[in-house]
Amino acid sequence: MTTARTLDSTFAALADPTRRAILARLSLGEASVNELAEPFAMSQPAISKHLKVLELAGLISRGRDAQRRPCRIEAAPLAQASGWLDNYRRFWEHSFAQLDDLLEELKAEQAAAKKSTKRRNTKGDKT
Amino acid sequence: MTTARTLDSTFAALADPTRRAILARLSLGEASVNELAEPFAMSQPAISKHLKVLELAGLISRGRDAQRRPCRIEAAPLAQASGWLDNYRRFWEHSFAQLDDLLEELKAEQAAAKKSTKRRNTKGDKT
DNA sequence: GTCGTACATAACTTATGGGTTATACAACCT
DNA sequence: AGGTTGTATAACCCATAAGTTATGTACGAC
Repeated sequence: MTTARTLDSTFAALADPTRRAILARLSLGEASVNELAEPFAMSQPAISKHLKVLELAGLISRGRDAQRRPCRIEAAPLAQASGWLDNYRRFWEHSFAQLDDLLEELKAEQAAAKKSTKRRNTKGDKT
Repeated sequence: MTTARTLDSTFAALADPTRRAILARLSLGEASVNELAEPFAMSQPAISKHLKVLELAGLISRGRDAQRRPCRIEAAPLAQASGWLDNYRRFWEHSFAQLDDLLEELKAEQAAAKKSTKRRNTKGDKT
């Protein structure tokens, strides 16, 4: 229902490398805002903004520890995004690069018909 | 290497519901621009812009059939995005309610590097 | 060549995003 | 109370995104 909106904000949040790096950091455990900001050549308010984006997307939650607002990762939207992508898994799961090659080959065969019965044998041809 | 940039453009492309709907349509097979535009209350140039975004992100490719430019889905960036999300799979695959415990467990394991023979003992695992 | 169709591009508007600096707020310390 | 640390908010700048309408271009039909 609100799935679409969630995917919107989830993917939008994940589109920024700083925010992905923050998530990567948080995957190692909770961290405060300053800890999260430290690796970046960017002001603290900029990080706070990124954290707000992540929080609004439901990708992190925040606690309280004295003055600190420790952040921790919240995986539910990631699971949802992953689930969405799974709808397309069949498009790459049977070796995508080779499918492309196969298509090229077929076109070449159609065009020139000079590659008669050659079969592809590169690797891992499933099915 | 250019993985980060690819993820940027992939997630950014997926953040728009119109573009996700276009991909959903293309998962059923090739379609022309007009065919893709038809379901939306939006001008044709707007759709063309969305298609350009998808194309630049590598999510679609286009052929030629007379005046038509049939679009087809290209799954490689989707696979990459899915792979990225897989890094976080452990955060949702063992029941959200126990996420906290899981984190504690992981931290404890990292700190002590003690690989006990115990399998996912959800509570009271602190020794 | 001329016309119609399918699509792309241009030019423009408005909204949003990501960054800045300066300042305010909140919680602890003494 | 006053100072320090940690974080949030405000006000602003600039770039880009998403839409519009109008126009241009590529191709096939006649």
